[in-house]
Amino acid sequence: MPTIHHPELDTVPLSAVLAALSDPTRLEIVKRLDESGSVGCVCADIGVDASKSALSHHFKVLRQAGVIHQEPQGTARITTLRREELDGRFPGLLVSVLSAEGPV
Amino acid sequence: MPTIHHPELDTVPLSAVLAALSDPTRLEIVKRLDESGSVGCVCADIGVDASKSALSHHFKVLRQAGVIHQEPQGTARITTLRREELDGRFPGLLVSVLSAEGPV
DNA sequence: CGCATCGTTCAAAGAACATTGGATAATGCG
DNA sequence: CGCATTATCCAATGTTCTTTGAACGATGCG
Repeated sequence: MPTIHHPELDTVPLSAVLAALSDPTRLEIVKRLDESGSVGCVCADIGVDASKSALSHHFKVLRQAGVIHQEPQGTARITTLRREELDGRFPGLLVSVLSAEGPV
Repeated sequence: MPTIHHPELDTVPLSAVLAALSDPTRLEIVKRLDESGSVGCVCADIGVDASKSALSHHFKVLRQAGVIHQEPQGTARITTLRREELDGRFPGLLVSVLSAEGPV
């Protein structure tokens, strides 16, 4: 398995982050990761209704947008939010998205 | 010309707003509108490099996402940001987007 | 009225995106 | 080793988005 690539947040365009977060499935993934805290999540156990391939795709999009971090652990991958880094690059963005009320 | 429809912000999904803002052209439009303040902008004078039709399309997307308000004035339309309303529905979101540094 | 201005609408084309199913790779356990 | 688990990759399909150019509609001015 090739090393997982995580982009420098300084190089990530704002539009890429917004695009990554603009999909309801991915928004739900991010919310689950937020609830899981620093413990992180195994992709398969995220509890989002989507096929294995679709999930893999969405995680890839989120990773390339600098939203999440993935660490191999056994056959699984522990996924966490890049909270502090994101908040450094886009202050207030993640919090406003995570705390939004109403329809997703 | 039919009355321009502006959605109630409570009914606008977060993902719709993020999708509207995730396009670089539309992000630039929003930034110009922010600079114009409460005075507003005439679409054609927005100074964004896009065709008339493309601009109309982008304004429509932004309007349907509740991001902008348009008011007929003569043959033109005065466009303004729905700042306060947006900040009520998604506290901190617009500010974080508008004040973001780095690549768009 | 005649005409220019500003914007919307329509159809068409191309690009980008989401989803699926099957194949593949890597790890850990018995 | 053989097998289950976890996740990625690939090709294919269908959908959505973006853009263009042409046609149309509404408004205001002379």
